[in-house]
This record gives sequence, structure tokens and C-alpha cells, in this order.
Amino acid sequence: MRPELLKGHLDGLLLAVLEPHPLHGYAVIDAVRSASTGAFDLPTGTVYPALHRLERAGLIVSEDEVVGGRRRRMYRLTAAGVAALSQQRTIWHQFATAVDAVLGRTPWPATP
Amino acid sequence: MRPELLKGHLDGLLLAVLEPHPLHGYAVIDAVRSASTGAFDLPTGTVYPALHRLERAGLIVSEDEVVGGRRRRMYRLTAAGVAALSQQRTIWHQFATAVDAVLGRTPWPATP
DNA sequence: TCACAATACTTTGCAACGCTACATATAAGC
DNA sequence: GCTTATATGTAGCGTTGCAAAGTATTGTGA
Repeated sequence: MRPELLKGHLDGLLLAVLEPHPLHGYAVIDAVRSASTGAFDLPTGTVYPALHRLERAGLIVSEDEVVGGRRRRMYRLTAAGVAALSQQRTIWHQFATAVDAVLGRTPWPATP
Repeated sequence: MRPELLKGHLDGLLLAVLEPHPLHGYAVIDAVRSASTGAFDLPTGTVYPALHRLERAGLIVSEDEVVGGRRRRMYRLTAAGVAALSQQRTIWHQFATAVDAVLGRTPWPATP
């Protein structure tokens, strides 16, 4: 999967996996990979800066905790994050519908 | 619609509207807008460089013509372009499916 | 006739963003 | 002791869509 495709869509994915319950960065990567059944295997250099960005934007907040001697930074959605996620879903739906319309909805090998 | 969302997806859209028959740049903009029912209103500064990129990549070829005293650069798909379009549709389908899976498929206002 | 809109193409420079690569540290398993 | 897994972080790069500005022609309306 070409990496640039994610541009602009990553934030929504991160917010979505944080929705049910808080997670730390490493677990976020696992959650996205698992939820996408392996399609998105995000590198740490993508996820950590993105989480920092979301925190600066006030959509998530973090709290350090130590589990098994290892430091973890747990992130959870703020109210603004919940709202942003809802909006992201709407935007994604509109976007996907529009792309589908232009591409002609024939993702299979060849359907003349 | 946030503009960066298109990143990585633009080429597919352009190839798709060029599939049925050749078009010139300005007509490509119209075709994308119309096919997306207004969702994508691409600026010229986006489309013309993208067409040049696709031509450099060998996916389309251009030919100058003059209609009503105005010069037009008509673009049409090459065989490589047709193949690339087919591949783009597959990739888009995989990508959209994966995003849908992570976002949880609830693009509506609120469905608890 | 003169101004303006529509058609048609081009280029410069920017900003955003995800990625690669690297660095650091602890715990567990062999 | 060494490797692997867990866990976080940063610097710098490359791609790419966009805003803004410019050029040129045709058609239209005052």
C-alpha cells in the first residue's frame, strides 16, 4: 500500500482506535494493524509524531504510567477528540463516495 | 473537503476521467467535478502539473490542437495508463476497505 | 469600443505530512 | 551474554497538492 495514500486520513484512524478505551503508542500501532487486518502497519516514526500533533491540537491527552518497569504514555480522547472523530467519519464517507463515483466503482481486474 | 485528503489519489481520478475518451486539461477539471457531483473542484495549479507528471511517467500522451483559435493540449491514456488505472482501482478498493474497517463504518451523525 | 468573463495553459514557491533511519532504554527468553 | 520484543523519541527528506500570479484568446454586454 503506497504510504502517501494515508495523508490526511491518519488522524481519523488514530482517533478511532482510541475511542473504545485509552491506549499507549505501541498499542495504537497494534490496534490499527489489527483493525485493518494487516493493511496498515504504521511505523513508529509516523505514529508518535502524529499523537503529539493530536495532543497539541487538544484532541487527546496523555498520562505517563509505568507497567512492568517500562514507561508508557497512555492517550485518551478528549471531548473535542470525540467530536473530531465524528466529523472525520463524515468527511471520510463523503470523500470515499466521491472517489468511488469518479473511479467508476470497478475495483476488479477488468469489467468491460 | 480538506484538500490534502487527495494526496496520492489524484492520479487515479485523472486517469479515470481520461479513460472513456481524450480530454484537454480544462475539460479534465470539468469532468472530475461533474463525476464527483461537485465534491472535487480541482484548481488548475493542481491539475496541469499532475498531467505533466503523468505524461512524464508514460501513463498519458498529449497532442496539441487548435479549436476556435485556442490551443488545446489533448491527453489520452497509453496502454501503461490503462494498466495503471486498473491497478489504482484495486489499490483504492483495498485502501477504502481498510479505512472503513478501522473507522468502524459509522459515518452517520451518531449511531450508538 | 472597452471592460469583463470564460476558456485554456503555465510556473513559482510553499506547507503539510508520512516515512526512513537512527537513537535510547528496559524486560524477557535463549 | 545476546537477541528479540516492548516502548518512546527525533532529524531530515521527498512527495505532492495548492495558492497566487501571469499569459493569451474569444465571446459578451454596456
